[in-house]
Amino acid sequence: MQRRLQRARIADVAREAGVSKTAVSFAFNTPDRLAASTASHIRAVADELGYRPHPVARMLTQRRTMTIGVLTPQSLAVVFANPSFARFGEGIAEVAEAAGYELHFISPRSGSLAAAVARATVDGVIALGLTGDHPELGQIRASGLPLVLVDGDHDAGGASVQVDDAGGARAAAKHVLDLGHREVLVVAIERPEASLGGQQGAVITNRLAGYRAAFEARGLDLGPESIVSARASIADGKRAFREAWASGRRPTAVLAMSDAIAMGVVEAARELGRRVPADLSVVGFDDVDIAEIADPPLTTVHQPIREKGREAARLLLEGLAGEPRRGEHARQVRLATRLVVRSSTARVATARATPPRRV
Amino acid sequence: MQRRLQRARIADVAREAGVSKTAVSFAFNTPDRLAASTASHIRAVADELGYRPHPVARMLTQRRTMTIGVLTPQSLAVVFANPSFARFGEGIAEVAEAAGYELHFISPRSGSLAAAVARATVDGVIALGLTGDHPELGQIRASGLPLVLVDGDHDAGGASVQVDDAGGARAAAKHVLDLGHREVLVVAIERPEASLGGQQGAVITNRLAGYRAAFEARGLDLGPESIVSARASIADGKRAFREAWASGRRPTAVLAMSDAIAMGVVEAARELGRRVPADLSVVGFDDVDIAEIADPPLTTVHQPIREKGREAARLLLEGLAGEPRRGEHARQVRLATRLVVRSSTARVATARATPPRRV
DNA sequence: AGCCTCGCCTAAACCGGTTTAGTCCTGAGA
DNA sequence: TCTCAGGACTAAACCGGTTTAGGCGAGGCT
Repeated sequence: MQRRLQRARIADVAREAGVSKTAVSFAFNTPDRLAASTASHIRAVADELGYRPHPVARMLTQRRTMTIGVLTPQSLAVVFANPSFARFGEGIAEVAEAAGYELHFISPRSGSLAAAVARATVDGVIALGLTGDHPELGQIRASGLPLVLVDGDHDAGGASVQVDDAGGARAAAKHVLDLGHREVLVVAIERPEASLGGQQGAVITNRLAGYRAAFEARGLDLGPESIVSARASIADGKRAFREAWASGRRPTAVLAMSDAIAMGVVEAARELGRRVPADLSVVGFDDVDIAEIADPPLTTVHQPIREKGREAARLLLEGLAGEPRRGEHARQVRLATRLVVRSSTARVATARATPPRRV
Repeated sequence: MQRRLQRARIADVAREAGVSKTAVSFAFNTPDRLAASTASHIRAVADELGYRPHPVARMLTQRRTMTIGVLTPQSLAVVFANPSFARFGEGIAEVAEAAGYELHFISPRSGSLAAAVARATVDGVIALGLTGDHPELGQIRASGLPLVLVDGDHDAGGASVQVDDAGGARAAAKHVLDLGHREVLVVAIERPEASLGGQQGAVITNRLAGYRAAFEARGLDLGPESIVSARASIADGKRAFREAWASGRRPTAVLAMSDAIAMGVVEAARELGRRVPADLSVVGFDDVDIAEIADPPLTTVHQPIREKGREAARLLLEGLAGEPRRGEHARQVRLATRLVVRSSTARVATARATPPRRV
């Protein structure tokens, strides 16, 4: 029992087997460079000693970790709490695994994303919901780590994956306008606690611009008094609608920037005695799994979250594979959104129970 | 533009700054060992060169990666698709992050978990749903990597976190028996494609044993003809119930081993013209988020998935911190489950529309 | 016999840092 | 004036592997 050593090293195996370190290395990596008998002997000794090549040491010489980092602007606990992130992760995992890569999640360590990135042993990074001018991004770029931006700024110049948030929002707004609604309340995502799945500055701005475009196309206006904010959770969506109601707003339709908010609005409306969609139409955003199962099934803007993950991983792998080919533009992918009409929206009630204009 | 070098090394900075490698290292790690002016000069040069200490090299000398590995028996794409896994990950992340650790997900690389583990640069591993006799576990133990088993075999001897599956299942079965049901169909989780969240051999066995115990406590029997299997998804739960129905079974209650299956059963029952819970009571397992939102809200067995993650992480951190204190038993944690009665179960209809006994 | 090739294996350099064990110099105390 | 402490910095060893460049002996060919 020579259990003094915490762990067997390659030198131990070499000594024990009476060969050189090189031979041991060969036995594990390129056994064909050794006589079959030698190789099996070495492996036997290694097994006996419980030897396993030290992964970190191996990385150091091979200069690749076969790991891709997923950079999240918030703590992982928050990120994992968001169902749409699971879809995104699923997409990344799908293509990363196929290429033999593993996933390493990087979140702000003691507040600093930069510090976390500096310590991360990854070959490349997929950054979620970071605007292009975010200070950490500069550092990552400077260090030469391949990077793909998701739901950030497209102008940033690097590889990026984006979703047509504006188009989706426009379709959602057009839908309720087509149904005759004029008293419309927008529940935006609140910035600071911005839930993941990539809801960050750019995303919110784009969606709002989309809503607005639909209104303007009809010569209507979407004033600040028609916009409230909530964090992307059921509970906070509920709160937001209740407060809007309490302050006298009587919308016939709600455009919510996330499904969770939308479901909160539905709950709040019911508790206030409004039926959905008879008295109030509600449109969500994202089209998470539960949107279809919810009661009533939610009309919402579908965004291909899994595909977003896949695409990001593909882009990163491209960057990893190729030389940093000069002059060639980094690819920027933009994915489409589409409105999915279910049962939470209906034509505005012709006989209005609500007074004309108090919104 | 000396862009020949892919990346600045410590030696480059040292040369450029006219100091030794040691000084550069000090400037980054223990600046107080240097004159303030020297330290800032070195950092300036480093910045200019875009130098960032190579994380892998640093790991090698420090012998810790500050990363914990999460070992999943299936591909990550499959794992992430399971909503309950997100809860589990959330729990792990919560305590791991608080302790400054990052998360690295390890899935079977080209089929071999062992190979994946061998390459993983982690300080310890949380293994999900692996039975104690799984061959990879032996390797991990042999290599001296701290390990926590979740939803595996408790007899295995190492640190482990378990959930009282049997107790929860017993409570579920007792509930439907108390409601007067006697024609009960169990929809178990199918082994091969066993969805994650830790549904593996041990879990299925324990749950089944729990159902059975409740029946036996009443002198009733739960024969193999009352048990069918499905993968843990809505679609497959639907299929399973339809097939059971087609083969002539007419249960008044269904005990499903997962919420997803339960929801599939509900859908199938509706399509067959049965109302839930009037004609058919359904009990799920896990109590995922959507169980509460579903229509009807699902009666199910709650298991503290997030707490399971937290506990696993805590156990691992303990193992990481302490010396491998001899003789001391590894801790084994067991968490409670509890039945949550919602609206998918009801007293059995007194006037039976279904023929007496065809199950 | 002499030369080459080839199979099998090894010594030493290297990956990019950290750490140990000093060296050198300056200023205070005796 | 000499000694000694301690501040500032460095050379070399080390972490644990992989890779390069080659050594050595046996057999084939001429």
